[in-house]
Amino acid sequence: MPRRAIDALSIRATPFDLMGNGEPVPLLTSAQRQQLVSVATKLTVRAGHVLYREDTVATSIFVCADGAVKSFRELPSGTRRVAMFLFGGDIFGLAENGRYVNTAQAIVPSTIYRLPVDVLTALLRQDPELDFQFLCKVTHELREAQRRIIAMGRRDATGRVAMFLLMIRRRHPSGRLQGNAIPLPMSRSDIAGYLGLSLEAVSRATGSMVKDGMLAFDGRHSVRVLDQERLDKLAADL
Amino acid sequence: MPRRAIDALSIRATPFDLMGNGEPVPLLTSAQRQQLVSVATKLTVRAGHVLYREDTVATSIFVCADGAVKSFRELPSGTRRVAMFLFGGDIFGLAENGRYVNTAQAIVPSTIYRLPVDVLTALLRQDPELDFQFLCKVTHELREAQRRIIAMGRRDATGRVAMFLLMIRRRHPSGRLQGNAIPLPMSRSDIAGYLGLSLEAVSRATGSMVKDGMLAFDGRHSVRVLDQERLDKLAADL
DNA sequence: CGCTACTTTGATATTTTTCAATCTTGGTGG
DNA sequence: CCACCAAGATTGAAAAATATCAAAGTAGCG
Repeated sequence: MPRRAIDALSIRATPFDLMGNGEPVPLLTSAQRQQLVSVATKLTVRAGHVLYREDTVATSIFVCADGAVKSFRELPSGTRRVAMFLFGGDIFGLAENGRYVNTAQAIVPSTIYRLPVDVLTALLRQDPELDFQFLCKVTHELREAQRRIIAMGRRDATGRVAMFLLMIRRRHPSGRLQGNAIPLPMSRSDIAGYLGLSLEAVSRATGSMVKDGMLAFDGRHSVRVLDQERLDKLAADL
Repeated sequence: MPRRAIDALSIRATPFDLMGNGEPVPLLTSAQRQQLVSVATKLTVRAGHVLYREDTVATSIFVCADGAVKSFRELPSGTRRVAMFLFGGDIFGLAENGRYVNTAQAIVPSTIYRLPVDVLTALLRQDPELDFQFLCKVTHELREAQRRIIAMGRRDATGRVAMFLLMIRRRHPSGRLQGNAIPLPMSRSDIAGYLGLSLEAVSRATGSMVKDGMLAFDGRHSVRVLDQERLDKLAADL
């Protein structure tokens, strides 16, 4: 069977009722994808490219086809909090009151589809099936966010990092992962901003997990899981 | 004009594009409400009633019409993490892989509508407008969850409590609030579970805010805001 | 009016943050 | 091709904050 291009416009999520393995699956039919592509602009951006800034008027909704994007907010104190990391099949740029809530920036070279928000909403209002797919996707994101909230409740850095790793891996199709390696395109500082920890705490946490034989790094942007069972237990609770 | 009954089935959220004040508004038309009511079961439950348990098969989706519900998860360590508090106009019970993710329990006497999930999804798939309203609501919840994630990143207890108070107030129609009092139907322990703090830390945080003249309690389940400006600043960042 | 559950308060211990310095890595230019 | 530079990452020591354990105080409810 032909492998789909990795930069195609697709949306992935775990449906409400799927009896599968719980892994996110592509939601759109090929007809729906074509419909979206026909009204979308395909962007090829380099690392560091800012797609939109917080509090600016929201004119587009974005779909990440390939690469990685961070959605973050600059706090008055100057610290950065990362709201989400986005990968292939993820939607971002959902506005509130007509403005973006966060800033979105590519962290590696990425392929992004930009959809005018008014065109998309018109499409959604007249195509219940497409609308339902979007509902599935947003619901999926909401559940992920709640999972993360639960995880953020814990105080221990290693536990938070463990759950972060599993969360990143869950967002990637298992078929595309190399063995048990988890890609970490973002910086330690981004991870810290995502987990609500200092970057030193993140470093110490990963360091101790490596020393314990749970993880091994292949450079700074890829981790191999050596002891899956222990990592799962650590992420589950403490 | 006739005031709508407080136990009517309604869904409230901030739309994508509204140029309003940012406060959530009822989304459904009266025809849509009637349609939902016709397939819903109205439940009148007492405090402590469990609506569903985590990991059980999800057959219904719920809408809170009046009262207050907590959605939580029991962790292996025995601690409870609160995923959400739900009030009038809120949806809950969105399943993943056909099962509930959390446990839902009423914290005060409440009026809840129960909708069979298969009937609702069928309705959504054939009615794009209704579907779009649900998309708005879930998107609203996602943004709230992200806001909370940002807030959970901070380490100081008073800041977390401040943002919790504002978050609770935001969920209530401003018209129904008595002056600047915020209702807190949940226990301190629930708040702690929501914020990822020990209940002692919550108690100390509220205590210090009272001593500073920022808040005043009318009993344990209602706070008045005495210094709005300072509370906002505390909640915004530190 | 008294019980029970919840809440507040107190003292110690654990953890992370912070501030600072050192070390790596990836990229650049000689 | 190698050395250097700069940004990011790691490691170290001290300080701040919350967690934890324990006890006393309140409030609501029968």
